[in-house]
Amino acid sequence: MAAKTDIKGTDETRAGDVLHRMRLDIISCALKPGTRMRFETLKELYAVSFSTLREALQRLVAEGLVISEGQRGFMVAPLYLSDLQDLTDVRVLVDQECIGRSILHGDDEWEAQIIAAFHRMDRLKARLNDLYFMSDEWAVLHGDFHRSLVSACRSPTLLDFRDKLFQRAHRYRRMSCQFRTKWRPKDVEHRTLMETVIARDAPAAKNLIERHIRETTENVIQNAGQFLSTEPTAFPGILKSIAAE
Amino acid sequence: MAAKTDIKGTDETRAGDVLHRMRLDIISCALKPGTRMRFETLKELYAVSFSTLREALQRLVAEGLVISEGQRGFMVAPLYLSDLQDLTDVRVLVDQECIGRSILHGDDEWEAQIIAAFHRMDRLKARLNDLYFMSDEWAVLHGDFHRSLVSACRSPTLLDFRDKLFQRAHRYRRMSCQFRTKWRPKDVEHRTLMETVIARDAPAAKNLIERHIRETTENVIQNAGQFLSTEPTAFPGILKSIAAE
DNA sequence: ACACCACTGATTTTCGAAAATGTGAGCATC
DNA sequence: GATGCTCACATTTTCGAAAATCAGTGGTGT
Repeated sequence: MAAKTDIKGTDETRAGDVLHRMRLDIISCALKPGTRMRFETLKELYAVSFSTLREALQRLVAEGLVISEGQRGFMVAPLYLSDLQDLTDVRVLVDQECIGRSILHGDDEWEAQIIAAFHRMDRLKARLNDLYFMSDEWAVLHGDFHRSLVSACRSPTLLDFRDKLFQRAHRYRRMSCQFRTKWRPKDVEHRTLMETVIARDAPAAKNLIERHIRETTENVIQNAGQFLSTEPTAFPGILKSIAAE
Repeated sequence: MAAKTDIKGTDETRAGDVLHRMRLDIISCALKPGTRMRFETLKELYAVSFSTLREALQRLVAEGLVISEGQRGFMVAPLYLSDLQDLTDVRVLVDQECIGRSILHGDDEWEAQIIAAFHRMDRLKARLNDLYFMSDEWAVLHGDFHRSLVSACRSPTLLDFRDKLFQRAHRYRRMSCQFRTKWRPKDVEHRTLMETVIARDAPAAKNLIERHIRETTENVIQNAGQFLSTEPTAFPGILKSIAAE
């Protein structure tokens, strides 16, 4: 039945709830990349027991948001330049494929969902103007819009993978906001993307999504590239250096 | 750091060990697809406690080998025809990409690993002749060979995803062995694949791997297609029908 | 001075009992 | 006869204490 990972994580169990909250904290960088996650701390932060925490953490490891080592516990996955580049390439591959298939299979309802998602995103942006991209609410609607584009691709496996990649990438975008100097206007890109997809022009849409993804990554690197770790990540080594700051 | 899922699962903790054993049991179909996994049963089967089991199960869910629903527990992921087809398409996409990149980046050591892996697989096949494909040992060496082909692709994210797909696909291959009527000789295909990859002929290699994957799937469908479920899988519904058999 | 070992405190991992939840049977009602 | 309700049982989920493991410290021998 393919990957039933349920990216929402809200499976009405307590661990699912903690997973959900923890994930938001990680992708919003409220839990800083590279920080050690001690159980005592987390326990009072989320008000649940060891086992429940452990369960949520395990699932986050599978999503690539947390890493764990042997008997040494967990830490928020650090942000690496090399990881961002890897992520970018894979996202281009996967999103292109998903968009191609969606254009092939999508029906009227699919188009309607895209237009609706764009409208919601566009209106919110107008309301929040200028610092809209810092808002968590906008992050959700932006994510929804991009997902609507690929939602008709008819591959649960690919879609599930795509969602995880998108989430991981979001942490880098979020981090770069803080150091932002300039930000290119993405609303035009989004509109063009929508129009091209609905016009069923697959090659053009694939080009657009590639440019969209790669340019965003370049922006991130320009804004925050110097703050990204450069990979010398032995697990115990980093713990001290991070705890120190 | 990317996806650090550690497909071996042996992170020297007890849960890691259980994960490892359980995964083998699922892949080898010792735990039958679609069966409900009750804690009492698993507890004495693997001789660990609730929490430890739970932890291993969560990780298996992330790998797509187990599915879980709300407060209803876990079950071995069923095998669906539609899932197999989805899996096949995605594997073609991902393996082609990985092979292309490996051919681009691979060095002498990479070639050596491929040749060594092929040799190990080939010799074992000769020793086991005729029913080699039922052997668990061969499954390992066959997996190692395919992985060696793509191992130089320089994308942890893609490789990790590929490994999970390969594993999920293995369950279908394993199941079809039991109902096997005929089996095409794959050793020639493997040799050609190896030679083409080492000759750095990317387009040809991509064609070969696609044919290899798709033909294997067709074989599986011919042998065992009628035994695959056809997707009407509400969670509580299937429980009774399976428990009954 | 340097390497090695044992010990201590901090932290993670595991356990099994207790709480929460789902499932199905039996009964009342329409 | 079918539908909805309540209760008892089976099963999962959560909890916090106990065991296992790791990291750092001090002492000993060379």
